[in-house]
Amino acid sequence: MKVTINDIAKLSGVSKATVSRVLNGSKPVSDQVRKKVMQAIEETGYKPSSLARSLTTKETKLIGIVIPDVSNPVFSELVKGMEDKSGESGYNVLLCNSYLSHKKELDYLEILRDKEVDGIIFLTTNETAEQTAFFKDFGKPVVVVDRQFQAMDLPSVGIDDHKAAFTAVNYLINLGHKNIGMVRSALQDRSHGYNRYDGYCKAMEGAGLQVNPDNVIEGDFSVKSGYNAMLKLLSSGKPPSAVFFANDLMAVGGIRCITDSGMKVPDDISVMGFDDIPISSMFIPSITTTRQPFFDIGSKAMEKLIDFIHKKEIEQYTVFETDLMLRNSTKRFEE
Amino acid sequence: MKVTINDIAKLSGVSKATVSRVLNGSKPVSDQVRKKVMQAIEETGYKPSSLARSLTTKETKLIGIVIPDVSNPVFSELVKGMEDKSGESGYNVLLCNSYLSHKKELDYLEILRDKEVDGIIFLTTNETAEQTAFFKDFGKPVVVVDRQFQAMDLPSVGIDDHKAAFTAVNYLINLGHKNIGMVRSALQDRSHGYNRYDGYCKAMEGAGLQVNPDNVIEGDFSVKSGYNAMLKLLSSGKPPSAVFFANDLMAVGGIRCITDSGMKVPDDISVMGFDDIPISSMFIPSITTTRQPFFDIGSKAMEKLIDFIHKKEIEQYTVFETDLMLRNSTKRFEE
DNA sequence: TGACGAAAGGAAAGCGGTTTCATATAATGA
DNA sequence: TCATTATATGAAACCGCTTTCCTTTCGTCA
Repeated sequence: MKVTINDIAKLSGVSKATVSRVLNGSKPVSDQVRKKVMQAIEETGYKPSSLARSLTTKETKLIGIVIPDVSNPVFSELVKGMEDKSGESGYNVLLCNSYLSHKKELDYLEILRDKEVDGIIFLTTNETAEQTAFFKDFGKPVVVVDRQFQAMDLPSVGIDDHKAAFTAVNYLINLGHKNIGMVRSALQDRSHGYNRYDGYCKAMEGAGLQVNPDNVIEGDFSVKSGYNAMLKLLSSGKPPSAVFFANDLMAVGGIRCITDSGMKVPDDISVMGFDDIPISSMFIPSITTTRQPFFDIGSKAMEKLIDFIHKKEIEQYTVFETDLMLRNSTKRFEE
Repeated sequence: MKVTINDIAKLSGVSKATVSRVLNGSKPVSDQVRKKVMQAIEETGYKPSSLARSLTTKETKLIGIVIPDVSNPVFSELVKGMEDKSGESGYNVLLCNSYLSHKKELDYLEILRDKEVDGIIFLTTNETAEQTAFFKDFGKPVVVVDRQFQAMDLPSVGIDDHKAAFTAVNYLINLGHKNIGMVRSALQDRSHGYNRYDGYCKAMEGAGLQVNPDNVIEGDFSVKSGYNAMLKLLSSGKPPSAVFFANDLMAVGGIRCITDSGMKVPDDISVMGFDDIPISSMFIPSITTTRQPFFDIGSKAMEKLIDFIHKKEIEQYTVFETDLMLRNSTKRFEE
């Protein structure tokens, strides 16, 4: 049978209260008694039940993570950073894949509340009223990654999408490209999709170049949608000499499409991605892209959440720097 | 303040026992009373504490997963399959990245025990005595993925590595290749590394071909090690015309190496991978490989574990079929 | 020397549920 | 009609800890 605190108490001839004190150091205990208790624990291999403990202390040392999909390299790296940090601090991670379904997201949030997690890291693209309502009465720390909540001021961790996209597109402009296309995402509220697109527009404007609406196509962040978007661009009246994709997966699709069409990257068309997922550096050609420090972002989000739980002062918004990774999918424009 | 069962009991003028019965249907309750209770629950938004419940029922609806690294596409897909299935059955998943460190693995196992998970899915490459000792006195269901335990008969889910490798190499042989190299892993006990290598040898033997020890190189499943292994193969006295890599990541490294050396895949050298991770079909050239149904494997492992927890009869060893994915990194050998 | 504060430990009351056991009422059968 | 059984509910014990509230025993200081 499982050994409980009562067994230890009896075995060492003291009260449960004393055993508890030895365990947690919550009050002084004489060396003599401590030794007896420790010995009983040793002998029996007693492990306190964290369940019972949580019931009184009101903390479970559990953190809920809601993300779209672990199998996406972006998210798996984020999760890894989170899990890494939580482990250090004695927390465990409850993983929930929402697949971007609002229903699933909400269901999971309820489950996490039910499991009495000490805090939640939330990652979605699209804020809803139900989510806000949930967080408002959740009452425990929440950190948002990769976006900011509008209806509610939640601490967040992310990058400056606007600036990063601006820098990336500027690089293409400096390479001499004038007709630059973009494959962006649908423009929902303040998602990174929007900001990356805006950065692109601003860079173009800044250089006195015109954004040709025909050369801005919408994708959904998948390889396939990148392929299809590129197909449209190629059949455009004035195909671009360089294309800025809102993420690397779409860039991969784009490169395949260009290759399938008998052209070469970067000789005929330059391609630029965003994210720097592992595949980007391995691809042939390796893909020029903007690196997001996903592991660090995940790790920082967890750190903030845990500090928050411990009622430490935390920075409300943390913005990480991105790096332009110059590789072989882009080159100088020559006519 | 948080609403408890006591509040509901008072509010609806019945005992906690009755409220509990309404909640769980564990004993009949009159419609009249049920209605009152339900109404009180509705009004207050009462949610029972799963913590308190677990304390008496001895089940937490938590499953522990120990895997090497979520950010590896192989494992993230497995985890996704697991999480998907557990969600369906009302279980939640505690994720632990061991990074193949035996210390971390064991630490996590202890933590999972401490968290009183209802079962564990365990995934490692290297069985240790401590692990066996742990599982022996853990007393709750455990399912092993991608390998079998030797010291202990644990239910497992995986593929037939030997057969899959045999088939793959046979395909190369049928393409006319005679000098076929392999990049395998270190040969620890019964790991898939060993079985894949053995399948390779058997296929060669079966065709009356000789395994040239110079053309068998050891890697560690990373892209980089694949690159380096290929480098060695190229400098071998008699470089192979086709190389079988024990996983896709190494195959990617191999292709890069060949390309960097000014040769082409598959024109100069055929490359074959193993796993079929997403990158393999996207790569240029797309990589011929053996597809493991990772999602299904993960899902099945979870299903078995949950059935096991529910004391249903389960199949001890589940072996999934693999598929040879013929793509563009291999071609007929021509002299 | 008397008083007071600190140290050490125990008893018991939770924490928020489930479950056993007992009881009252209604239904059934001989 | 009375014994028997099923049905519906409540009281209380229990799950395994933490924590509050006492009590006792010293050590210290005036």
